[in-house]
Amino acid sequence: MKTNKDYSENLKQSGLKITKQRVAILDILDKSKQPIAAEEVYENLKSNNISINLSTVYRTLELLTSKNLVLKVSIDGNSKSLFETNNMMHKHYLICTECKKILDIYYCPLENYEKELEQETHFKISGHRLDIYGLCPQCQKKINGGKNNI
Amino acid sequence: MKTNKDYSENLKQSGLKITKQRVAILDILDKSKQPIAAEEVYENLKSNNISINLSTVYRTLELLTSKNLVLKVSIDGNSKSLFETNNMMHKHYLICTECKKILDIYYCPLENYEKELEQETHFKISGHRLDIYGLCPQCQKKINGGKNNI
DNA sequence: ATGCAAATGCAAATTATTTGCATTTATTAT
DNA sequence: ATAATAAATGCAAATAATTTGCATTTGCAT
Ligand SMILES: [Mn+2]
Ligand SMILES: [Mn+2]
Ligand SMILES: [Zn+2]
Ligand SMILES: [Zn+2]
Repeated sequence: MKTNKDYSENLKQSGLKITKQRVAILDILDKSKQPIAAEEVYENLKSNNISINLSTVYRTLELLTSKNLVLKVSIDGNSKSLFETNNMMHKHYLICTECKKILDIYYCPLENYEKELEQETHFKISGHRLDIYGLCPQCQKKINGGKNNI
Repeated sequence: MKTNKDYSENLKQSGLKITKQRVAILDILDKSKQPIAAEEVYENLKSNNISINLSTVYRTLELLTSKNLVLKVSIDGNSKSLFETNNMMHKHYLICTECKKILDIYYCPLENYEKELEQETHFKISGHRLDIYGLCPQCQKKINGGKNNI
């Protein structure tokens, strides 16, 4: 039912061998709606009866990140690095401080600002990281039982 | 020549005991132009012949962070947490990818954007983190020996 | 000065991640 | 298809940063 063709293609284009572990990892990441930790990838694979070693997961994620097939994300307050498929789009994260849900935001309000900053500071700016924190609608409701606003 | 009065006052106001270790740590952080790692604080103290244990440094930095006297900063690509005096101002960091120098930026280009985002996403936004990466003027020179621009 | 909670030192534990090395596997050439 | 070989994997052990338990010391209120 499933074609892992895409993953194999990506691997091949990066000059990497196609192994069931790598394809499986790319598959897990692609299925996940959120960036996930190495250990989650590992547990996920085990649940799917795919035998793999945790160090292989780490090595593979690191490798795929170096080939830009995967993005490594570190979120404040989370001691583990998270990983997600790299869809090659510049983005920011909107993170619910309560349920830790992470939303992707593809609009960037900083393009002009970066130019201004280059002129002011004489830095040659190469990129930025923007994480926005807040409460998602669901967690807002849960917290103030539906009524008591500020 | 130096009065550690200020630090003692801060500690007292936070309901913490005034110990020579705490005062010394606050002193080191205040003298540093950059956020520094726990171990750097520790080494710095040793150089100043102040006897302290590394776990005390960690415990103290964590405690001072919880009391908002200190800010804990984690920069992408740096495995250690960094700490700096909290001057109670909202800010962003401009980081040189070459020499790792960190500059504080006190202007925030995101205030209006946050409001827009609240309306679009129905999140209740509480804050954000913005790190900007680039090459500082000095590192630009070092890298393209003074001449060969793009 | 005394008492006691809080702070410190020290060693051991923990967590996330990495590494060395023997074995297996994917790919290339026959 | 087979063999050769470089790369990938598994496993156990190592590492790095940080944390914790517990005995001892210290700051501060009385
Ligand atoms: Mn952006
Ligand atoms: Mn801001
Ligand atoms: Zn939420
Ligand atoms: Zn620099």
